[in-house]
Amino acid sequence: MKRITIRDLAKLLSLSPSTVSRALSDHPDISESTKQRVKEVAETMNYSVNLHASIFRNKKSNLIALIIPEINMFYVPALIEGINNSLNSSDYSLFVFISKDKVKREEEIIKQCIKWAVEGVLISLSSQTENLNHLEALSLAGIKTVILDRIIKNDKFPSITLSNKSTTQQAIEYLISKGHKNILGIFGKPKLSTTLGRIEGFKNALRNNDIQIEEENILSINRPIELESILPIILNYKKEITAIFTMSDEMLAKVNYELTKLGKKIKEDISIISISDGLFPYLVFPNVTFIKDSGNRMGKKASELLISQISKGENAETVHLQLPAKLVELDSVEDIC
Amino acid sequence: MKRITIRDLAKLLSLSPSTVSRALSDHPDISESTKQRVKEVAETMNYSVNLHASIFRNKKSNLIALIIPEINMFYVPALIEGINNSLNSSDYSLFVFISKDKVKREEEIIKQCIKWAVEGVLISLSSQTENLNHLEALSLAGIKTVILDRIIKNDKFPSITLSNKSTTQQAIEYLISKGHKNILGIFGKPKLSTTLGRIEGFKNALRNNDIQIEEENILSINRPIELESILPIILNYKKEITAIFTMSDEMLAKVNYELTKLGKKIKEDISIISISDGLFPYLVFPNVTFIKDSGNRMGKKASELLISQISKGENAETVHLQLPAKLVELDSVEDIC
DNA sequence: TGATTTTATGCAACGGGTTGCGGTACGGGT
DNA sequence: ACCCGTACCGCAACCCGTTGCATAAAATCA
Repeated sequence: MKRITIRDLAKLLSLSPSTVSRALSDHPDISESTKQRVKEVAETMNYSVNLHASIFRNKKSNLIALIIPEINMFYVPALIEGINNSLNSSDYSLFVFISKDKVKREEEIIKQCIKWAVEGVLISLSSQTENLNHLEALSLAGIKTVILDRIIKNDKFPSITLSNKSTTQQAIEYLISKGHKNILGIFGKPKLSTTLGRIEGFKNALRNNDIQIEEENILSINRPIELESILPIILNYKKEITAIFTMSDEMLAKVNYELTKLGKKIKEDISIISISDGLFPYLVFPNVTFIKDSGNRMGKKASELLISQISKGENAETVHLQLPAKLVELDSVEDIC
Repeated sequence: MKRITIRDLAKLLSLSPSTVSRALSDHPDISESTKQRVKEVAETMNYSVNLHASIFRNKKSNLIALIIPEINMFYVPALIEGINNSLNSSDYSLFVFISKDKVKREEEIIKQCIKWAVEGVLISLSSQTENLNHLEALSLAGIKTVILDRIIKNDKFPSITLSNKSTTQQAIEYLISKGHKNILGIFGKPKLSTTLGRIEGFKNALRNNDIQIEEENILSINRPIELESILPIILNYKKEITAIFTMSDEMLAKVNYELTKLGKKIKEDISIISISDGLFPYLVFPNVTFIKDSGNRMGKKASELLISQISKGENAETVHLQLPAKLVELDSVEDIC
């Protein structure tokens, strides 16, 4: 069960460890014939580098960490996939840590990351997190960090997020263009940057079209299940509402459920538009028009940004990316003009 | 940016590196007062172990790898969460690898695992995978492996899976007890162990109740989208069907969509029962009666099994666990007795 | 043929945490 | 005063892949 080392191969081949090492990594100093021999023997003895020894020596771990608050079924799988895809091509490996939406856990995880000497961290902040003090440890350790999706404005750590405001504005203006004036907006946790941006976009759209903003039409809730009690009341109380905007697949799913329960049909009885990763809208009939906020793309862009930050080293500048989003027009909005 | 080492601390404290090391790990040879001093200085200098150096020396990596074919939105998040939960308590860290349902990738990933000297591997096999030859490399390297969910029968690697047969049988017998005799079964990829087991259970239930098995009522499809063309035809052609069984949330979601599209109401027009992780059935109205196959539990059990295998070392025996499942009776099955 | 460059390989040290073993100092027992 | 045990701590080697530098051999050139 003992691991084969480079020295073992060296003995077998009557070569020095250094030659074997260089041969395996195609160093130009080594002759082709020797490389062949070495690689053959390495293969048959099924030698495999000890990455920890290598990392230890080179001080380069090729590790990236992803820290996310929770595993949301709609968004996170796509996010991980996006990151993995762009990481595979540059042989980094990925750690996934779940902060359970707690700052405390975030801190612990960050310590872990430092111990592992990860080269970069992608973090989506917990909703508890109110400042970035605990990220200082990362920059002290020289670990590049990119904040994604759930961010906090700052001038030290680069960030990447959906352009929440304009995206939501776009959605609402689409509804308005179809003649909807009484729109119910359903948003997530009140403190999150994503929520705030999206609410702002919601209001902007109304203002731009001279529609009175009614605060009661802006719902900001912690968990979708709260809709169970609230939604029937609102819809009963405010019959003038003709359309609903949901800021995520989670909310959309629950709204769809409540509507079905109430016997209301999408489009026919009430229109709906959502921000979505792009899968769930096709599982609702009629298919829900949505603004595509792809976790996959977010993962891809974020890891690209992180890797560029790593390669730039000291010279990296703190950029803040806002991803644009496109409207996918399906079949859930009635034209009532 | 240079990392603080144990030797740095030693100099600052006028101690030897070995003493510092022992102090930090609470070795009994070291006096309490020294431990205090060392820990304080370590704290203020914010020292952090270099895990790679430590692993290199100790030949113990505390790493676990999870290899899964794809990131299914319904099952995988819960699975990862389950694994993480039971791993956190035993300070292992988790690598997540996606095989993209390809044996080739599985092989590459396994090589990676060996390089990283992971201590254990949890793998759910790709649907392409027909034998376990590529896992030999793992046992050669002394890496404990547990196959989960999508397994292949063998006597070398322990496995853990839902008790597919009896679970499905239970679901179908529930339908039968409610008076349903013409049941459409919708299953996933034809070759998978999960699919085969579930089909068997389906047939068993019918046989046990002297109901004729009609092969046309057993659908085994690669992707849910195929239902789009098939389902309307079947339901139109076979009006006698009163209930549908779906083997996963994915299928359930698509069936629900198609039924809504066809204007058929669940329970009223057609009954439905599913195997599910337990979230999605509550997003369908009326809530779908299901057999709970929890990814969370699977992750928990699998990592527990893996860790016990690791700790037992050579003495570990090849066990094959079949997790039982409970029926959660909700509101999608009409009693037509 | 002698001098110089090129090619191919070896030597040895490095990195940081760990640990077996050996050493010192001090207290207690006789 | 001598012996012994215990409590604490240091020395030095080890883990294994990598790399700067030296060296030896072969090839090229003068």
